[in-house]
Amino acid sequence: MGQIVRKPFKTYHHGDLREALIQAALREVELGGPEAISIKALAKQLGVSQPAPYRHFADREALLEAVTAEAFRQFNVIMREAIEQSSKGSKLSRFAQAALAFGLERHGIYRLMFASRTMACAPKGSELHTAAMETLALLIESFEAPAVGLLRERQALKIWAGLHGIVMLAEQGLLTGESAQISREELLDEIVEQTKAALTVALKATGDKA
Amino acid sequence: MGQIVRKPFKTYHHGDLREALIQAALREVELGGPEAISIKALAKQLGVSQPAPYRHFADREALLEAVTAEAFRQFNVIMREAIEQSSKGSKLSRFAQAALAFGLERHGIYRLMFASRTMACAPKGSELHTAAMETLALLIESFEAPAVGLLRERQALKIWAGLHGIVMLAEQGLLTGESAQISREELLDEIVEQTKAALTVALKATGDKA
DNA sequence: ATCACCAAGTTATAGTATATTACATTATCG
DNA sequence: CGATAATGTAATATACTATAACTTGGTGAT
Repeated sequence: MGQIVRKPFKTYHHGDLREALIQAALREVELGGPEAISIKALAKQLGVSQPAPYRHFADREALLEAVTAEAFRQFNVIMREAIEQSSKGSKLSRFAQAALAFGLERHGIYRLMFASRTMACAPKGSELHTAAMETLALLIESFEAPAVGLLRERQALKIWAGLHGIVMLAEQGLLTGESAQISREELLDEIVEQTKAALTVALKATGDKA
Repeated sequence: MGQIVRKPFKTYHHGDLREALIQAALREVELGGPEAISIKALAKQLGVSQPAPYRHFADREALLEAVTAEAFRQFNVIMREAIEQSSKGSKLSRFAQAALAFGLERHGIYRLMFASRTMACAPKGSELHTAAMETLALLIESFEAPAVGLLRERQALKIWAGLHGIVMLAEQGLLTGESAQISREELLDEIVEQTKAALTVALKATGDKA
């Protein structure tokens, strides 16, 4: 009762259950993180029997994988926009800030993408791992610096680690120093700036040698 | 059958079930992370009935809290040793490397301490939150630099975020760049160095103004 | 047009986990 | 030595994942 019947725009007698499950799961994850999704609860929410979802996903984990893939799709679009909509020289900072905002505001989704068993189990060539590597590629791209072997990648990983650390620690309530509050955004910006500086120094050193 | 009877060194008819549970849980967490511990499995392992643990812990979460507290005790001892056993000027780097090693080698425990619901729910004055703040205090102490308002704390948080990010991303398989492998230890050391440098610069700037 | 087929859904059920209630046992203290 | 509270057990309620066997209804080949 009170359950909206899905428009039958793709599949058989009922609506598109597969897609409905992914969307409903996304909402749940957004609120309570990966561990909040329950096949049973989703089925009930969509007005189907508990085993129905198993027609579309082998198990809970398979559903999570699909949801994670969708989340990455959305995230990478947002990140790409962040880069394209920012002016030269500020792309990296804007990228980092956009990712931080996403990680804090939509932390359930963020955790699904970057701190879940689902991702940890994703093998190296998988769709999920590739999607994550695409995010890293965007980060590297936003550097706006010439690619010099591993150098730029190293700096990117430093920023990624700092960004990820800030998001995760903040959500754990562990980023508050003993004294006053310290802005997460400022902290991240300092990391970005000092890493950019490190890259500049390293590039000069390489150039001097050559 | 095959079950070692605990020495009755503290409590009543059976051994010290409370402590035995914590130790057994620690082992489980070390292997499979926080979500791997099961009250039922632990009870079976220790040769008591399933509901027995509930005499000592209100629920699963309460057990996890106790285990987390024990983990922090051990961790902080290790970190303190790392500081004390290293020579002047290298304390910060050694602290960071020790924490990184712990985070990678004993990742189940690390996650329990720094990336679990248990910690996220720990209120600010709680034993757990205090224990985590003690870790941060050790990190700040290892800076071997004068305390200048929030300045040193900011740098400490940057390093903590970088460290945490490296541990978590590495375990997710997300720290590998597209090309070759990049050493996590080196990456962390670069973060430490560039942050120390940032502190030096900031201190000089403050000194100039004064 | 019809009908066999098969994708997608249902009911029933097994298995596992948390947690509570009521009952049994035993160590300790008055 | 016996009352009592601490500690453990048996039985049970609830919730979730997952599978098996059965049902329904849309689609396409004849």
